[in-house]
Amino acid sequence: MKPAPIAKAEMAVMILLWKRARLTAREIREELYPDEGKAQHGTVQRLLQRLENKGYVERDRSLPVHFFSAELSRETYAGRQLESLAETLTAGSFAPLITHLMEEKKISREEIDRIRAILKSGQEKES
Amino acid sequence: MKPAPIAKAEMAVMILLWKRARLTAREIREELYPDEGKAQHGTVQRLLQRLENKGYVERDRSLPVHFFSAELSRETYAGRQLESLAETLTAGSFAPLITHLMEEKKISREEIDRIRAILKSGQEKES
DNA sequence: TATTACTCCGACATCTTGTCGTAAGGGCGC
DNA sequence: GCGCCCTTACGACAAGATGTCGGAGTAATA
Repeated sequence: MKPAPIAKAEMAVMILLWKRARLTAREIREELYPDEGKAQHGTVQRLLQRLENKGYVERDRSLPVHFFSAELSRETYAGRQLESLAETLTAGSFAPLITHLMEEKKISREEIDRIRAILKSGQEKES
Repeated sequence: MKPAPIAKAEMAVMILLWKRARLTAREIREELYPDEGKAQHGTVQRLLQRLENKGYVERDRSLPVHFFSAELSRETYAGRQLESLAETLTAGSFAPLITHLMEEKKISREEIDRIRAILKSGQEKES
C-alpha cells in the first residue's frame, strides 16, 4: 500500500515533533494554537491519534499523561517524497530534477558546492 | 497563492499530455479508459476542464473538436514540487535531501555521475 | 431532417480534513 | 469518600476535493 499522506495540520504537528521530540499533547496545543480559545485539546488529540494510526508518531503510554515523538524521521519522509516524485515524473531518476533546478537558478552556488561535496564523499572509489 | 494541486486522475491526463502533446479528448479517453463502458467522455472532459481552470492545460478551440496540450511543463511542475518539499522540510535547502538519498543508496553511481556532471557544467565561473 | 459526435456543466457519492463536544478515567486536595 | 481538574478516546459534522455520470445544447455529416 502506498504511504498515507500527511495533511496540513498533521504536518504542523510532525514539524514540531521533528524539532523537539517527546512532547505532551498540551505542549503541542500551546505551540500550535497559542490563542487558546479553549477546546482545541480535542483537535490535537485527534491529529495525534491519526498520525499514530498511520505509524508516523509514537505514543509513550507509560505515564497517564502521554508523551509523543516522531516515529517517521524527517529524512525518511523527505526520501519517500522524492522517490515518489521521481517515480511519477522521471521514471525514477533524479538527475533531470536537479538539472531543471540548476537551469532555473533555484539552487544557489553555495548549495551547489555543498551538494558536490556530498556526492564526492559518496564516491571514494575513483573510476 | 499556492499552486493548485494535481489530483490522481488529473495527473494521469497530464502524464499523457507530457508524452504526446496535442491530443483530443477522445484520444485521451481511449488511452485512459480502454475498457470503454461508454460514458467516460464526460469524465475526461471534466478533468480537462479542471486542469484548464488551473492553468495547467491549454485548449485549442479553433476547431469544433478541441485539441489539448500541457501548459505546465513536467519540469516546471517538478521544480515546484521540489521547492515546496524543501521549504517544508529543510528550510528551502536541497543539500540535506540529497544527503539522505545518498546515505540510503537510493541514487545509483550512474545517477551520481550524471548529477556531478550537471553541477560542474553550471559552475563555469571561477571559484 | 436524422444521426452522430462533441462540449459544457450540474449533480452526486465518497473521502479527507479540521474541528468540536463529550464521555470516561485517574490523581489530588479537602 | 467527594469533587475538581486534567487528560484520553472517540463519535460527529461541515467543508472541500475528487472521480464519476448524465443530460442539455450545438455543430458537422449524411
